[in-house]
Amino acid sequence: MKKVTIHDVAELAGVSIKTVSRVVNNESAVRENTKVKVNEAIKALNYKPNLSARNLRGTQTFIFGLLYDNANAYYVVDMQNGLLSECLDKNYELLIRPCDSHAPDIVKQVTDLIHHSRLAGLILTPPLADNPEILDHLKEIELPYVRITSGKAIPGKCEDGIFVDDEAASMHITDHLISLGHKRIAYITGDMTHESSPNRLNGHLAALKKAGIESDPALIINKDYSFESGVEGFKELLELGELPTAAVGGNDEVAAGILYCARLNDISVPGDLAIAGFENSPFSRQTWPKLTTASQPNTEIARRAAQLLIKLCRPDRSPEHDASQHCFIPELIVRGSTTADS
Amino acid sequence: MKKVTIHDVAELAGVSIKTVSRVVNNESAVRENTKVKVNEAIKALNYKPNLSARNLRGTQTFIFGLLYDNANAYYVVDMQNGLLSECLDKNYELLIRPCDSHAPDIVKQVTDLIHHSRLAGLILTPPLADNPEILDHLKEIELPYVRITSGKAIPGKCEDGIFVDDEAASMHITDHLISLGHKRIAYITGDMTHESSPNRLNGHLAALKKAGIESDPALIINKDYSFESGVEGFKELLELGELPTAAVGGNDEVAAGILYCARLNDISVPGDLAIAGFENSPFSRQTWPKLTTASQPNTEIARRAAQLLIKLCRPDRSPEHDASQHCFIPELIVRGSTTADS
DNA sequence: GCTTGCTATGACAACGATGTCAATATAAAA
DNA sequence: TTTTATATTGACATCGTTGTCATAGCAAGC
Repeated sequence: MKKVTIHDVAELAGVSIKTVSRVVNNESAVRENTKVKVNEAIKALNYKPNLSARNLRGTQTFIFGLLYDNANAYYVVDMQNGLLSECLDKNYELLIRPCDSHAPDIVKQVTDLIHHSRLAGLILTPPLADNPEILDHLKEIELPYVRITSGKAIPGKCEDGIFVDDEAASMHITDHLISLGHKRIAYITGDMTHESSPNRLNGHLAALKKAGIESDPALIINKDYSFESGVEGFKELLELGELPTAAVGGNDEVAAGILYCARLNDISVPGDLAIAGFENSPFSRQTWPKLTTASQPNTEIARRAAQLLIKLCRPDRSPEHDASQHCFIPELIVRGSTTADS
Repeated sequence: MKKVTIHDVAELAGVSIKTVSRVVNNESAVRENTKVKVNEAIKALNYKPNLSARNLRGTQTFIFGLLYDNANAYYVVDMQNGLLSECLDKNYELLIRPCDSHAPDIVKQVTDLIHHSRLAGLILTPPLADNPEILDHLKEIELPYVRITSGKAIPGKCEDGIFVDDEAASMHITDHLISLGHKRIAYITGDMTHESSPNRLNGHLAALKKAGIESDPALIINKDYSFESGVEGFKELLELGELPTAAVGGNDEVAAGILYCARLNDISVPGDLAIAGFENSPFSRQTWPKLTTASQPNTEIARRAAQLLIKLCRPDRSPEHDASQHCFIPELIVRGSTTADS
């Protein structure tokens, strides 16, 4: 079980270490013939390049950073898994870095991370993916990065990234409620400083408009994506007098808060009140009734992000991937919180 | 913003790079005087040793691996955070590695990870922390590791690790139910192949015994820590005829399953049935009613684990930490699923 | 004052890869 | 066939650190 180095591969293949290096890095100017020989040797020895040596010597490192907000525990693990599966495959290392997006020195934290860890590229998740200061800094130092964020891929617009079309998905949710006959539909938003919140709200409003339902401003409550804000938000709705027949939460936690508050007030769900969430968090299947929601394939999203970042880092060397933008539309999942028979 | 290397520090301090290296690594045989000079230079330049170079050259690397099962998403992030805070501080790198504990080739996966990533040490979480094959292998290759697992620290027993005393915590939960007057208390276990399950069950049984309540085998249902198993388990209880007045789930997901099934059958909670869980998962605060549970400080637990591992890896060089074993007792958290007034 | 035996320090090689640049093989052109 | 251009390949330095070993400094013992 000795360490296998590039020298061992070179010897077995009968070439120099530099040639092995070329094959490993998918550089041009290697005869097909020798490439095969080298690849056979690599396989035979189960050779994996030493990351430390690569990072030390190369102009580029093989380290990606993943930046995420501490609070987003639910989907972070899924994203980590997606990134890891791609990174392991392509011999990149993944450095995870939780941080507090509200910290006043957040930009400095990011700067230090990049500098000290010699990152090759960065993957940003919301809300950090939408922080203009961070983005400006990354552009300035020309560090490749991929944003995973809420929005639409805009063909021709020269910004790479992975987009989640919250607006479309949110529209589907409200469409669903409308199709069930609901007309007075409340909406409790997430943190409006996160891109996703206005997008989701807009999708809701668009669906109402499409159906010719006038939206009532009193039914739109601005909150912050937390369970507690769902509880509070619905309490405010209760004080309105006339209750809505349906309520949508900006995410599942808000929806769970609404559900909690409804139960507390003996309002039957979905009988007197239909409730929908967003994100398909694990617990959305564990409430009673289970929450109707929209599901995004976080692992797949992250895998794409990694592929894109690899492409950005080594345009010449990496195999071709599809586009430089990719857009996912979360899928409506209908459960018992909106229809009794689910 | 140029890279600061050991050479810069050496120059500023007026010593050789080797002496700087000695100071950085807390080696002996450096005059107090020079140590101060070097440390000042390090501070002045904000020097951080290059991890790649260290890992490449040294006999030891500065890479820790964290092994966890894919399924344990809830507390993994907390543990990651605790480990990271310690690792960043001590200039270690943390490699995360989700895996499937049921994979037939799990031992080979671990072997390959250690070998290819040149790990300095490994942190194991349940259920991998209790896999004898993995542990044997680690002992054989003499790789330092720390287990975070369910059990008691046994003074004098020469095994290092971080222990969570599930038995004691589980006893507290059942004590709590008994103090509320419950006598027929059902218990739906987690996966009995995980250390934590028998420990938690034993705590429950011990509490019953202490209170002089005979335990009814029909009220103990073997399940697997999932929401669905909670639903199924309670369904089985329903078929018994006479219902228990309280039910404990092996973890919060099982408890949520019980709660779900109770609602489905119009059983009021906590009126007709008190329910308790375990682990203080985020969603245990988001059900209705909120779940009584037991909370373990996962971030702190992980931080301890990292400290311990550092100590194991560099016995001569690291500063002294407390003990080589540490035991945490999860704390009872009483909520509405057991007492109406919470 | 001169060994002796330690402590403190530094010179240098080495870890395993990639970048640079020169050398060789091969194909194309004359 | 010879020359020229181009495609392949390899020798060697190098990244920033630590391990090895040699050397310098200094107190104690004769």
